[in-house]
Amino acid sequence: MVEERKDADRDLIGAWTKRCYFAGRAVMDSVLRPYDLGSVQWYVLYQLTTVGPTMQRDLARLLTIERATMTGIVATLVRKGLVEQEPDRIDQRQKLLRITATGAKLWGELPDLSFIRSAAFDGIDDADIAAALRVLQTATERLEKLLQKGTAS
Amino acid sequence: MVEERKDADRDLIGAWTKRCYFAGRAVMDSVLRPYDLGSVQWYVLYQLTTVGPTMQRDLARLLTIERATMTGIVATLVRKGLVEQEPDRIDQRQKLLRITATGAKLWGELPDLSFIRSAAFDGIDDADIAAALRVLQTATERLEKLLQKGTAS
DNA sequence: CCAATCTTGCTAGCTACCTAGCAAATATGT
DNA sequence: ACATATTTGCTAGGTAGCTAGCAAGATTGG
Repeated sequence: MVEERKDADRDLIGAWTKRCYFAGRAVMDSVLRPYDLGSVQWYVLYQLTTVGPTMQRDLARLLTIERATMTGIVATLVRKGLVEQEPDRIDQRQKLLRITATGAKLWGELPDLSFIRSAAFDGIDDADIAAALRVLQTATERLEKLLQKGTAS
Repeated sequence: MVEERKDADRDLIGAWTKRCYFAGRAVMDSVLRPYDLGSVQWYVLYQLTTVGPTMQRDLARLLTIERATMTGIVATLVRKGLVEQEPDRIDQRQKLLRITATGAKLWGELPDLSFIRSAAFDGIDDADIAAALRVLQTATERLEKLLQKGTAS
């Protein structure tokens, strides 16, 4: 019956991975809602503030999202006047993203979000956290490899 | 420096949770694409096939998604002729969902998806899986509680 | 030097998640 | 009995992800 529990764990882990991801995003979204920002929009502002102007394609790679997804997020931020998008002088295909004065001002008003990570993980056993990370990384790596093979055919 | 790694783990785990969730869904989506089905549409058919006709609101609870999200998914399946939606005789607000003959036929043609779970988790240490599940459940529970408080205010 | 091939960002169209607010049906309290 | 919840599913509008296919710019190989 211990064997059964181990199988059950493997059934459950996918569902809890999803639920945990959405719970975290929901908290983040609810904090950002008064500022009319989504969670990925927040991350773009974070990058442009703390690291500086960044190529759009590099940002897509950092966030491991598709170029087409990035296009939409950048368009929203440009529409709101928080970010500027400018073709690179050398390579005209690439767009350089830069935070605007309005964007910098908004960033200054945003609350610190680190309490979310603390709320989720503080007090949990370090070894458990490390094990969870190993499981998630291994599973992700295998799934991404599987997807490549499937797409290549 | 071990302390630093422990902090770093807590920073990374959120990102990997997201990435793992999306990798799993991407594999599922790529297998279902030839059948013109999404992953949640698959789960609805699974439920209606293996358990039988189900109330729409119960299905939303099972999948822990909002009623409004369910509305859209059911509408898609009804449009494709795979699912029937019928008001309950006793409580006219509720809709009973039932698979159609077309839906049952399609279900019979679908490949078995259990290889995805195997690919992701087979061979990983049972204790690590159990630890990962503990971490995800604990974090989710805390985040959902945090959200309730935030929303209540 | 120019043809073929990448790379980048775009549009179009899809899935799947959310909140807010509505209308209809049911349940509850006095 | 009837006014007041509550529940259910809907619409409208927004975020965040995807694929497919295009056009323009950059790179590479003969």
